[in-house]
Amino acid sequence: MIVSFTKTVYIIVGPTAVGKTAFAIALAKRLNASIISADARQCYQEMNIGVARPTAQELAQVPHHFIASHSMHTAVNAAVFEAHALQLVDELFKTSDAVVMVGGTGLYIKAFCEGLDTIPTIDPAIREGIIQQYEKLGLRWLQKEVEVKDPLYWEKGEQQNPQRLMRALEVKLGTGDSIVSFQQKNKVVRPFNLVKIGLEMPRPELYDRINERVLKMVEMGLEDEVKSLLPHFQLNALQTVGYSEWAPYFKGEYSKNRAIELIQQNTRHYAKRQMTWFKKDPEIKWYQASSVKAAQINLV
RNA sequence: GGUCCUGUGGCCGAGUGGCUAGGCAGAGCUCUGCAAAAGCUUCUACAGCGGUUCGAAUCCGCUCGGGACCU
Repeated sequence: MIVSFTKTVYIIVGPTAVGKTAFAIALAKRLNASIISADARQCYQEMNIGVARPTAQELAQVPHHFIASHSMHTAVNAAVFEAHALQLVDELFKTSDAVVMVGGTGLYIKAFCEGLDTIPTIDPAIREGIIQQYEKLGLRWLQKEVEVKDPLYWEKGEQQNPQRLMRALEVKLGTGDSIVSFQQKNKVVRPFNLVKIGLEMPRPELYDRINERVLKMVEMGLEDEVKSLLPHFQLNALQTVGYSEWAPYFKGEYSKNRAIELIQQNTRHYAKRQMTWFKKDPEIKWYQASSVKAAQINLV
């Protein structure tokens, strides 16, 4: 890319368990930079083991942001992240020319790099109402609602995807306009450089690492962490691989081994989706995670 | 030695003569306010050989594998 600003955000992406954390810390040290995590789960202070948050020793090596920074009772989403990260970057650039961003949440990174279209804030009560009705009346009802109330979205949108349908409906009900009319998809140009670095690894190796990491999480006491969060299981933050799999085990519906297997499997699925997402981005420069060192890579 | 049951894709599992089972895993994909979320698409079968039949995963015979029981 053409370097046209004096300030640069280096963004490290890749599937879960590929080794992003260590790489980002090494790079941040080299650049004398701080790290902004771009992870939709590690930002919750109540969640630790199951989201593979960096260790205390790791966090102590470089200033970190957006890690354990929010309560899981807060609504965090891509727009919140975008605003928060932009503000952080602004602040950090006062004392450094570089910032390192690292994380696996593709949508958050996209929002940060390209911006989100402005859509008016929707009264949470509207979403609540939609969710309640959806749970009571089902997908057919939701589809009919969207088809009738927002035919524009219905034509183009994913008709089988409840989340998208509910989002379309809440925007329509909240603003009177179709969500489609807000989605201009204009890419914002940020006043700093964006350098995207992808870490990859042969899939069998990655899957082995995932399986091992899950076992390690269990050894570290994941079960107790989850148990302590059980009263809050209805929260979105806890609809997460590594957490939701425990509920049926606690109810005696399957064994602990089964729960562990499912966590491993779902983490593999997650990694696969991340790879699909990041592969599409032509701006990412890819490196083999097992052989690359942060000290070696060419930063321009 | 004899009698009976049984053998479907990596796994589970339906199908008793003609029409796609399905689920899981695996793979591919979608993606602007829940994204570690949600959704979509999809490959590998009918143990083997022979027979009956216009047509067999489905009926018959033999072989091989698994199981149960009898002496």
